[in-house]
Amino acid sequence: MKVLTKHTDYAVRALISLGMKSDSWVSAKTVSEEQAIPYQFLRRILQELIRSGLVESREGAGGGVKLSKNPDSIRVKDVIEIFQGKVQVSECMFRKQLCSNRADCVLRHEIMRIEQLVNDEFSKVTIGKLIGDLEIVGKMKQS
Amino acid sequence: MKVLTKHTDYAVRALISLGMKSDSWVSAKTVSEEQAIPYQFLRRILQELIRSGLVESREGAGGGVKLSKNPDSIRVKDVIEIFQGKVQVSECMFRKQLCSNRADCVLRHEIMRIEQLVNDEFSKVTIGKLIGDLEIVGKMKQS
DNA sequence: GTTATCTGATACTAAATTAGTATCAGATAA
DNA sequence: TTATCTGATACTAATTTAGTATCAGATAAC
Repeated sequence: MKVLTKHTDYAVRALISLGMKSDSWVSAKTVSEEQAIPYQFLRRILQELIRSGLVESREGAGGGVKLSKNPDSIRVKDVIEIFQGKVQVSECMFRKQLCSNRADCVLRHEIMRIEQLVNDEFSKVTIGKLIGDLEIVGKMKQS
Repeated sequence: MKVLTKHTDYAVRALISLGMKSDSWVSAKTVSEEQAIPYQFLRRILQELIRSGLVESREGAGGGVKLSKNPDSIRVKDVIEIFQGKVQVSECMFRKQLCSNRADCVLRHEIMRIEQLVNDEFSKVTIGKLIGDLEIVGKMKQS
């Protein structure tokens, strides 16, 4: 059971890269090399992030992308939802008329609780927080 | 982001069915009809549950399957692990030598916390508990 | 004003996972 | 001996995930 796909994983790493160089345009090529993410794949991920409003871009030489929000206001939950959709359990939830366990689906009930929990947790984790954690690790390594 | 696959979903429902008729052999056909699960698919799921020791079987006419454990000791977590493997985040955890974020992968750190949380929650939910919930719902409907 | 460096848009392929089907051998009870 | 079961296993189809390729157009530097 894999929680995060490559899309989400790469997106979060890219956002961290951008967040650490806020207010300067960074090319997809640079991020791709820094984070060891396949270039063309990353390009598409960035375009998705742009469409979603987390990132803005400038075309042409010297252009690139940068965060369009404060890193602290970008939640990992948002990134997951962009690439993997909302956390859900299984299909039966959405085809209530078909599912034999519909209203009284006890498993569903239990799982919605867990779903909520996961959502809350991923909401607490922001790009800003991850950058902060990274910097702490960096300082520990220096000493 | 779909948490449970059909395998797990069907398996849990089948286990509930069996748990409600404990100590009698129930055929895959019966479960299949009761829970509206494709017969051949269910057969394979049951075989997997048998291999894992949650269920035992008897061949031949009048045979079938039944739980080989107390419903209270079968956790949804176990079922998930049989069909979807352990809850994990993303690949980088397993290829430490390849992942550029290895030891200091901050996302990984956050996620392992959430992983633990999900595991704990799914460990609390047992087939016995689900059956109990179902019975409560049943009583509410009667009145 | 030409060229190198960028993104925008989009089409495509490959691999892996998930979901479901089919078949035949053999056990068992009626 | 026959109908009803599971054991084992091979197969296919659909969907999702991962990754590649291409071309048009914007921009800055020279």
